[in-house]
Amino acid sequence: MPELPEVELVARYLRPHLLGRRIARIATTRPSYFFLTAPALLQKQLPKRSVTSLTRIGKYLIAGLDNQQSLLLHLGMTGQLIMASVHNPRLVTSKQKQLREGSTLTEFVPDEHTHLSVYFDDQGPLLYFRDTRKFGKVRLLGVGQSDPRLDKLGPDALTISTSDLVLASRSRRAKAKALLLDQTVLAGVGNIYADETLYSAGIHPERPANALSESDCAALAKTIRSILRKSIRAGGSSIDDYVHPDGSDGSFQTRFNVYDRQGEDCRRCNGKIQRIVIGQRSTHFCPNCQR
DNA sequence: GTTCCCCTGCGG
DNA sequence: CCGCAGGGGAAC
Repeated sequence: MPELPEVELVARYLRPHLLGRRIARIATTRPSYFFLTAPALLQKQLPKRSVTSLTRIGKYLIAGLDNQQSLLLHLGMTGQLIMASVHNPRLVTSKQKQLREGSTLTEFVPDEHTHLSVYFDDQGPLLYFRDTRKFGKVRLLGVGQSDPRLDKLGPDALTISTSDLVLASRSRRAKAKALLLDQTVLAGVGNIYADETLYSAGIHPERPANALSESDCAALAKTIRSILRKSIRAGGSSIDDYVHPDGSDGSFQTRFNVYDRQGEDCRRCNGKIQRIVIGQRSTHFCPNCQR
């Protein structure tokens, strides 16, 4: 689900619902590589802590705690952060919405994919971290402790500059698509926004990075920032699952020019959108508009 | 830099 | 049955 716009929207939604609240207890599923910090340790450390901040860096979220520790979260491919209360039922996934219409389901019920449930002292809505594929991550960072994953991140994609891209592309033979997906070059762009960016900038996804001119880099930087902001304004992209912690959907998926549009007409010329694979990721582009 | 793998579910 | 999925890290 989540690339930068979706993670940013999750952060914006959660902040007013999370900041200042004190954790009473948590419930977790069994240890798995989803838990970079063992569930038992989380259960020992999190209770009695208050959440003091929520920051997004690239596709990561960092919840600051009142003892200067912090909780590092990544949603992976299918992660969802859900704010829900049994007293004020909220719907969760499109699938559950469908289920609800034809059944008696009236509230979010934590299931086997709900790996973390956070209860608060105020008895208010709970925070759930649900993730079917378990590609998401949870890690408790001690005081002053950093994480190699964060340390390696490049500049945030929302503020990427031309010179950032010029510098990174010069020495790389990787394809342009791979460049945009490389989180050490810029943090936050994923498969959808990489394809959409390359289309809007008129750059072929297989163009070698070191063959990008300075004006190409300028176009890329400007387009990345612009598309991510537009998506945020549209509530992000919702494909199979919900985006927002209250179960509502974004709408940017209706404005895709290339992503998942293979075989369909290009909106700019009359060519057909192609699909190829780059670095194990599906890649969509217009062979006519992108060179 | 590219390939394989982690995991579950969906649709053809 | 197979391929595919919004992510990323480890291994060649």
